[in-house]
Amino acid sequence: MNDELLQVLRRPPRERADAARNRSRVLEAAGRLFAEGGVAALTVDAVAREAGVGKGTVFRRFGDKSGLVSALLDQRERELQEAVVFGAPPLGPGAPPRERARAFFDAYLTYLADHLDLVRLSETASPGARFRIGAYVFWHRHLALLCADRPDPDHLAHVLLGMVAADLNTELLAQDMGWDRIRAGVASAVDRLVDPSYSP
Amino acid sequence: MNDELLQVLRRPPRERADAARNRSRVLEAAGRLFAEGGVAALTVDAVAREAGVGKGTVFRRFGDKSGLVSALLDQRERELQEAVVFGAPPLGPGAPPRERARAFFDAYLTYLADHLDLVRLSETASPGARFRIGAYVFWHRHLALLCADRPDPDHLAHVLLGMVAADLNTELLAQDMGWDRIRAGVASAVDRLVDPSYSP
DNA sequence: TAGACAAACGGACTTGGGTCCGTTTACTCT
DNA sequence: AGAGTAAACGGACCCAAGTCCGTTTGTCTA
Repeated sequence: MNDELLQVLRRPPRERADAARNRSRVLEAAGRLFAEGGVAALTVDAVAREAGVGKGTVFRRFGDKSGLVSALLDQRERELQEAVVFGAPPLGPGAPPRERARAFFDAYLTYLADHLDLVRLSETASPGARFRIGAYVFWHRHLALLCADRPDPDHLAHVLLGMVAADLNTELLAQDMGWDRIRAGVASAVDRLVDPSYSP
Repeated sequence: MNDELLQVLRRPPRERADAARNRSRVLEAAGRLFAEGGVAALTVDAVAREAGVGKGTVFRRFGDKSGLVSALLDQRERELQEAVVFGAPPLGPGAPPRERARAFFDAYLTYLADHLDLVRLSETASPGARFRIGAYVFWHRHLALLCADRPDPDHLAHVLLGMVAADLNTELLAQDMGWDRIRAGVASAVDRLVDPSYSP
């Protein structure tokens, strides 16, 4: 096995220049359209037109609409992810699980409140889209680790994340439940679910 | 205010004969198509064609696709609802809240396992459809009553129902989590969330 | 720098949910 | 029975997501 072959195996061929250019053009166009007209303005056709590319290009770059919107949100979400992995406690490592979980949900709800429409779009663009998003998998792992001493951390983590589904919270807001009340409800459930010995 | 006016106020004008006939024709057609080809065969156009009615008729009768599928599920779900309201404990009235809640989730998971595809279709046909379905509202009230002594029964009931969202459970099955494991996870969460004094 | 090839391109096309509106039909009241 | 009316009808139409495939373009090698 020669070096060349090894190299090929190692490096996934890097993105062509035009592809990279179009990726950012599309993202910028999407950002612009959303800023002007909200989620209603975010149709794939409109984004493609605004970006000056064909519609096929958008789908090749981002897979589907959900992928496009997730990419738009990527930056913000990445910051939260880094804070969880490298940041100070209680969000970052060091604090006891229940407190880390609470800190996470608190931070995530802030993020959700700031971007509810986009997150909802990315989660409901197609059935099951929510679970395919990279960030979901990441949060799921994080929570499962925090629940490691519970009977089924894997299932429990899914249940916990269910509380911050964009669709659910859109509904709660529509029913006049404010973010403060949602925060309190989530916090209380987190306490009871994450910490086996908790009972206030 | 005369009698006639009172009567008009009281009785919502009953369904016209042709309307009723078409309602059942459409439901039968939908049932047939689903039996033959599963959810993939359940397009509104196909249902309308099979029923021998226009597409507009389907939408007038059922509102949207989600409504049509909910109507298909109605029978089964009604049985469960009756068991909850009039049946024997622990599903029906009489047992302590935690046990009623457990019995409900157990029964609902059976129902879900039997009709997962259809329930998923009805819940994800459009964003937020889940919360607009009559049954959702019913279950929500039931659970909120069972949690009456918790700080925020309304929010908590939504969280509990999140655990049996068809979309989530489809994903769990796809990840090789079986119904037995799902049942256990749900039961454990119900215990901890519904009963303030529970800690096994 | 030429030529080969994979990758990217783009827009016509397909599919499916949902709307619209001119026409038809079941009921009601006399 | 016959006229009036509200409701129901149906299919053409619209919109938006996602696919397909013939064409173009960047990149790598000689």
